[in-house]
This record gives sequence, C-alpha cells and structure tokens, in this order.
Amino acid sequence: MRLSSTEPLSRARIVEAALRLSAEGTLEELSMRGLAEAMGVTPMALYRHVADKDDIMLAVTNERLEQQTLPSTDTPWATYLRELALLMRALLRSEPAVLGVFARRPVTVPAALARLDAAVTVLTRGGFEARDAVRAYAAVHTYTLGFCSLEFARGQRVGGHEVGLSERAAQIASFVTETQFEYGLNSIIDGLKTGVAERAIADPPALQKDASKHA
Amino acid sequence: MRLSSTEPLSRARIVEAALRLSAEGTLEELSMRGLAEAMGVTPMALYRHVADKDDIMLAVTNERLEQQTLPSTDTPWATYLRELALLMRALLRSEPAVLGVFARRPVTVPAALARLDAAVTVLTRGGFEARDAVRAYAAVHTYTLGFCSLEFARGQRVGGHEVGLSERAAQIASFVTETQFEYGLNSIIDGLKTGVAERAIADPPALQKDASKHA
DNA sequence: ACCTGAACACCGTTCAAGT
DNA sequence: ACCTGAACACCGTTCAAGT
Repeated sequence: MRLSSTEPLSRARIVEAALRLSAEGTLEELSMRGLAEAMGVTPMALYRHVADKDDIMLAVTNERLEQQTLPSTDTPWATYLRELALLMRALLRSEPAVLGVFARRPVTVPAALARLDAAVTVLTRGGFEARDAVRAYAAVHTYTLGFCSLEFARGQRVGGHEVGLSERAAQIASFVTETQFEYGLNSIIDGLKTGVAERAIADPPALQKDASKHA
Repeated sequence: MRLSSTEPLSRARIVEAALRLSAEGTLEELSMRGLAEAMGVTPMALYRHVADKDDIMLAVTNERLEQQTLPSTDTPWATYLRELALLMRALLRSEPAVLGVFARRPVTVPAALARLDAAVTVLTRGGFEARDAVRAYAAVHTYTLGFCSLEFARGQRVGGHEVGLSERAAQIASFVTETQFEYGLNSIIDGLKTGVAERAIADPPALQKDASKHA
C-alpha cells in the first residue's frame, strides 16, 4: 500500500498519509515504520520533517477535531454538551488511535482549545460562572473518554481465565451499550442542571417569584 | 533486581513478582522480558505457567481489587458510589498498568464482579431497579476511568508543537485536579439522585406523605 | 517436566554515512 | 538538504532443542 509518488516528503504529506492510514484500517496504533513503508520511504526519512511520532499523532488529532462542525453556539447548553459528547464519541470510535492520544498525553492542540472555548461561551450564557463552565465541559469530556475506552476495550478479545460468560459478565458488557452511554451522559447533565439551579437559588433572579422548580 | 531464589517457578510466584514490580516502579507497562529478568529466568520460561501477558495482568488486576476493603453495604448509596470511585482512582493512580488493563480489554475478573454485585445491592436498597443499579454503577465507573486516563496522560510529557502554555492550555490542565474529580463525580451522583426522585414520583411510595425530598 | 537459545515479526529513535 | 543503512534498545510469542 504505497501512497507515495513523485512529490517530495514534507510535514503536510506525512500527516496526510497518517490521516489516511489511521482512517482506513481500524488500526489501534499507527507505526512510524508502517507509515514510512506506506510512503515508500525509510522510517528515518520522516524525522527530517516531524519531531517524532507524538508530533504526527497530535497533528492527526487536531485535524480530526477540526473536521467536525460544532453545533451552533445558540444551542441550549445541555444540548450543546450532549452534542459535543456525541461528536467526540463518533471520533474516538472511528479512530482508536486518537483515543490513544488522549489517554497518553495532554491534548492542548488548537482545535481542542477552540472546542473548550465554544463550550465555555455557551455554558456562560446558560448561567455558569466561567470556572464552572470549564468544569462542566471537563466532566462531560472525561466521561466520554472513559466510555470510549471501555468501548474500545470491549472490541478487543473477550474472555480469559474466567469461568464463562456469567450473568454478571454480561452486565459488565452492558457498560458499553448505546443506552448506557445515554444514561451516564444524562446523569451528568442532570447533575449539572442541579448545580445551576442551586446557584440560581443562592443568587436569586430578581424578576421571578418561584424559581425553585425548573426544567 | 533479581527476585528469584531456589523456589521453582509457578503461576503464583510469577503473579507475585508482577505485583511487586508494578508496585515499586511507576512503570506504565510491565514487560514479560523485564519480569523474567527480575525472576532470574528467560522470558519463555514464564509461558509454561501462564497463558500470556494478558493472563498475568488480569491476575494482577484482580489481586489489587481484592486488596481493597469495600465500604459497608449499609452505607447510603450515594456515599457508597463515591467511595468506590475514590478506591478505584487510588488504585489506578498508584498502578497505571491496571489502568491499561481496563483500557485495553474487558475486565470481568471475580473481584470486579464482586464490586458490581455489592454496588447493585446497595443501590437496590436505595430505590434503584436492578437494571438502573447496574447503569448507575457503570456511569460512575466510566467517569472514574476517564478521569484517571486524563490524569495519567497529564503525568506524561507535556507540551509539543503548541506555542506555549496559554491560559486555555492551563484550563485543560485543570481537567485533572482534585476539585475537578469531585465536581464531575458530584454531578453524576446528583444526576442519579434526580433519576431516583423521578422514579419515586412516577411510582409513589404508599406509606409516606412527602417523599419528594430525601437524602 | 521444565527451562533455554535462537528466531520471528515487530517497535521508536539515533547517528554516521552517502548523494 | 535530503534520504539511507546499520544499529541500539526494546517488545510478545513460537518452536525446536536441551537436561
């Protein structure tokens, strides 16, 4: 599977090839050697154009994040958080290599920061203080990442030295169903709503009489 | 660091050595070769007593889970879930190799099933239906795993090709603080409470008049 | 029965050398 | 300037051979 041609090697071409490779196979991990081979070049040739594998994987991650169109910032905050979670899960499901990036190193790539910014904007409008907005986004992001880890883990070989697929083993399998993702996500978002409500009570809105019951 | 002696090789001795090795260094990954060397034996000698590396790591995981004493099942469900989360985080922090196990394959080891069982018991008493009890436990487990992944990731080398530690990069760093762990955990548990409340309203208890507010 | 040596098929990365 | 060859320091695992 040579992707190479007459064009000279460059950082852009390398990242492009990495994106292609990590998209087609559901390969857990891209290898420098495999990437080099696909480009028809020795592994070491890559190192003139990129710092190391991490450098490439961050670029891939940033690109994949940028390729997703975020919902409008006019979206209500709860919906917005939910949709960000769905987008992230879609990405991590289709590209486990990116999941590995999040699990192995901090991801402060531009597109990740942009996403945080957008979330903070929407949450702030929704009544969150700036600090809590970051926290709320982080909580949802954290949950999503955990879910995708478990989901990926389940995709790998099952079983082992355990006796057999007991009923409880089946329950553990149910940790990564679609409904379970929704259940956990709803729980967090409901919890965040509670927090907003408490803040609203502590710092009551001037115009309304009964703000103790809410959506 | 030879841990070997005159005793013959056995599954028990191998797992014991693996436990010791993965405890002392904060080594992300135990290697078969390193383990063999520590035991004063060739790597292949291990394969007569264990199936493969996965086999060893599951045994290590089970052992670490068993070493933790769970809170009493008389504990209120919200507290119980919180304490399970704290225990899990303590484990995954001190032994990143176990984090890797959860991230790479389903963990249906006896101690993991026991933990699920205990949680289901407590949650059922707290008013959860059996199915929702599993879901609630799974949600908290999922969040905890995600948090520990991010926490571990932050422990690895920071930075990269990004320009500098901007204010937003610092915000991303705040995803893995102690307070943030609490914040997310509280959000989920609050959300679960909402669920219980809704269920209580949909299916009202016969004997009490005002059951809409509770612990 | 239990362990070893050599090998297979991999990794990421460095460093001196070639063109 | 750009790429290569050989090497370093690793992986998990198999398979035939030794004792």
